[in-house]
Amino acid sequence: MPVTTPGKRSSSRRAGILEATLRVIAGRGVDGVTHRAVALEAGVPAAATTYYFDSKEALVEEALELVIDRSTALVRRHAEGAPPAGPAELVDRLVDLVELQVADREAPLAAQYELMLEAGRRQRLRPLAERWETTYMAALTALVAGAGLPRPQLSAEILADAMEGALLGQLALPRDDFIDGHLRPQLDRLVDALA
Amino acid sequence: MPVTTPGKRSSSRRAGILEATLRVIAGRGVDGVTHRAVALEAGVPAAATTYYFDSKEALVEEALELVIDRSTALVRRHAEGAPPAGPAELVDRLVDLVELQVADREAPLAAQYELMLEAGRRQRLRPLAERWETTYMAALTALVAGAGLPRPQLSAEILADAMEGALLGQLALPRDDFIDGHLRPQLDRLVDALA
DNA sequence: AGATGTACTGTACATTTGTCCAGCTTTCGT
DNA sequence: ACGAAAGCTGGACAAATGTACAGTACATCT
Repeated sequence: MPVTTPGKRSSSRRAGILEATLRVIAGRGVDGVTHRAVALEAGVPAAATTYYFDSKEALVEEALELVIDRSTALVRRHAEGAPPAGPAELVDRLVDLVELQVADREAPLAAQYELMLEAGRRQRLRPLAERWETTYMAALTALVAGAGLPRPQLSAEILADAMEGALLGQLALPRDDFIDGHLRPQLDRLVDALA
Repeated sequence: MPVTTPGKRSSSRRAGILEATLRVIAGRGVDGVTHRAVALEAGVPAAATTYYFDSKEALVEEALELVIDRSTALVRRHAEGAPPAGPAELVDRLVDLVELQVADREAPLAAQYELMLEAGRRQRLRPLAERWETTYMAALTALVAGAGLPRPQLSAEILADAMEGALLGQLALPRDDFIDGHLRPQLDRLVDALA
């Protein structure tokens, strides 16, 4: 047997633990992740988390990879469908996307955000985070480009940047009803002002 | 003596501990704050932190208040000076402001950001965070308004929102040279596209 | 059926953390 | 000079946490 990895097999147990990790992160933040808390949330024995993952850091790292894969896949799917028929529908599509991610029980948007911040903090996870940022923004830019630009001198990159910025700003200081109460109006005003 | 507060007097020791807390937060995040780590950073005996602050939560809470007061005062000062002479100088002024906050040894921008996120997470600190957001955005909007709008149909609020969003987006995934390498170009492109 | 190896888990243990308190030092009134 | 009160600190302690390991259950093969 190679010495590199202990060779833990993939199993549904393992997947369940990873998803429990995301739920814990969403509820109590990244620092709320402990082996015992995750095990309790996943409904597995306490030692199971240390069995399937070499360390707590490895657990968080895999959770980040999982979130990256899922969220980029989701955005890509939205970008590849029928393009939005104009700026107004673009906002609708974006809000739909955000709502989907917020409601996702397995990788809620709050957990994504926490993990992204954590990735920015840890040297080791930086490359992952930057890859995510690149892919995510590319997909988002494609979605924006598909909608057509409200003004020709505007590039899709700029608009996508502005929209992502609005979303991040809302996520940074989370409020109840941040989507319909704050995010959507802000995006509407932005697009209106540019039309 | 009233029973409400233990009545710890203000002292330079106390202030030093608070500032050490901000430095720890900037370097290791809010969850890196421990009594011992803060005491070491401040160069005071281990028990000093528990002496001057009732609990770790109280320490973080006061650090947040300190950051709020300082950063709003700083932005206000910038907004009240000579208004920027047009959109291009507006970007310069904003970048100056960010650079000042990043370089601030007593309340680095990273610490501000961490604290704001923490405030959003803890029910108890929410009001503080919302007050901060309101005051901060008002000052920023005033600064933007003073510069004059690149297009009349644009409101200062929208532009300020967009700029703050760009900043938050860059802070979320910190990189080396994020100011001149990413933030300034993004702001320039935004203003250009609107001109 | 028995042996054997893999998958898994209960538990112990060292470390770190927040908190408390008994006592030391300094200050200040007399 | 002396005593008392306030300011301060070393050290102790319980709780929580990451990790390692010895043992158990279970499957697979002969």
